Amino acid sequence: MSTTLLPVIQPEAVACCTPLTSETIDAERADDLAKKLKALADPTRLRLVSIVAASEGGEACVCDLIEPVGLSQPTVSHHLKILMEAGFLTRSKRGTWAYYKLVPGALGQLSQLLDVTASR
Amino acid sequence: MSTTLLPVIQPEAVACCTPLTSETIDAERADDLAKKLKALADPTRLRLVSIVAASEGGEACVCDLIEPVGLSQPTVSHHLKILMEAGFLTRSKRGTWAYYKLVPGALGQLSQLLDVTASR
DNA sequence: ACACTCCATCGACGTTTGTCAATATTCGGA
DNA sequence: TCCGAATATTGACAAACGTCGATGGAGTGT
Repeated sequence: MSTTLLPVIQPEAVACCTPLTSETIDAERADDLAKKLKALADPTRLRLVSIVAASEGGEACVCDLIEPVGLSQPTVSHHLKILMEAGFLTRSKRGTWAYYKLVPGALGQLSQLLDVTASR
Repeated sequence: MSTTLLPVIQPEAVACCTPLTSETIDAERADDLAKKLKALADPTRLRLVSIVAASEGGEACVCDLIEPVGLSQPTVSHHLKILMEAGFLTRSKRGTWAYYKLVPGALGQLSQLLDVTASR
């Protein structure tokens, strides 16, 4: 398999903080990062994020998510709550329905933290 | 700041593939991604990766990692094994010492998968 | 050969996690 | 006002996880 060239955008605005490995990450930041990664580190939750992102208007209600992931309604609600608390999704209720939507920069910010680490 | 081009070595294992949310991620890919994220989703393991990356020559032996993370030697070895099995670290033994090093593109690849997701 | 150091594995433990059924809550319609 | 539908919460349980102490194996130096 060949090699390709990939454009790398220099982070003029480096997410928020300092590069991840210029110095050793401190325990507090490690804890924070781990929490977010943990929220994403589940196949069901990854699929939920993916489905929501790919949905009409970028949002989906719980009832639309149950069948695709093949789990019970309480379990789906549970996963959505975890994703919300980690800052990846937002919920807006309209009538009896709860619509979940991606938080715009959330995944990108997480991605940048890893990327900076990866660059060394 | 300008943009540069970074050579990316295509791993013989596919793993690169299609954007994460152009279509709904399938269960198999979600499982794979989740495994890697799970390996990183622990504060101790994040610190280990960070310390190894920031170490002299990009590598560190177990004895140098124990004190910084403040855990027992077996626990540190356990975490390092998990990071190895997930493809983030490699081990090379020299004498009695075991030196761990970052796998060059591993974090970047993971980062890209999230980034693609983030772009929508 | 011996002792010592570095590291991995094993066995055990308390905690966290993912899942479900049952129940509660909230809202819209008849 | 009562009923049904969409979600959230609770309680329970098995599986996975993070940690440790004890032990084992492999190198090094004496």
